[in-house]
Amino acid sequence: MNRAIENITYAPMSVELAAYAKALSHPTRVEILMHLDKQACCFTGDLVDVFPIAQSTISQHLKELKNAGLIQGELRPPKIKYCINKANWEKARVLFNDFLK
Amino acid sequence: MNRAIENITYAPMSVELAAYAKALSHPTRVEILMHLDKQACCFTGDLVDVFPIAQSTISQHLKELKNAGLIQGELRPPKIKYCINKANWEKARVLFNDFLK
DNA sequence: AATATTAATCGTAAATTTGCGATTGATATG
DNA sequence: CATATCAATCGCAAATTTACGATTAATATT
Repeated sequence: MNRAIENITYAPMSVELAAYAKALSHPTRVEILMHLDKQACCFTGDLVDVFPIAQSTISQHLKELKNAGLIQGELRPPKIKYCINKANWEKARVLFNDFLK
Repeated sequence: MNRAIENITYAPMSVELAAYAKALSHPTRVEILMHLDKQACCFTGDLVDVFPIAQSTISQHLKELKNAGLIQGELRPPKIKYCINKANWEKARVLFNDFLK
């Protein structure tokens, strides 16, 4: 956003949908989610083996997915187990379904 | 993307889904699509009245939606009538539905 | 032919995204 | 207590996105 002039009030649903869409707007994140779904859950380290991407980059993608609410991390020291956030996943499903109906 | 090191081969479906998601990743574009759906079709000028955004900015958003294949423009000189691209809309619907199932 | 209307494009600026390596902090293990 | 492992965070650089005003191109209208 440039000169901070734009200042629209969007419908909450638009903002929510856009946020979920943004989380899904990178192929790596899409595939991370597919992997997570296939495996039920997984650790960051597993993903480093699956994707030829730096660990820090994967960590960043996970952070975005977590911020969007699509995944959640459970502490299993010294690892972290990531799973899909079922509730928000369902929320996203309904949002996209209604929107694209 | 920085040093152009990253070079993954993604599943085509991931790339496709990410591309549609990217098109939907901005609230303004979401609302443009909602407006378009409500009105069946509309002209760029109509949107300028609906959204408090510069004409050039709206034009850019329309361009992105068009590039993503979600809308199409029909020449009605001197105007351009934009409609939802039903075929790709359906494609996106199926993609998101399968993915979020 | 001159003017008005419409919408794309250009040029620019700021913010955000994407990626990496290096470092850090936290927890386990020897 | 020293060391190893794991994953987040920092710092940086390049690319992309988002926004604007100004200009341009194309078509209508007078």
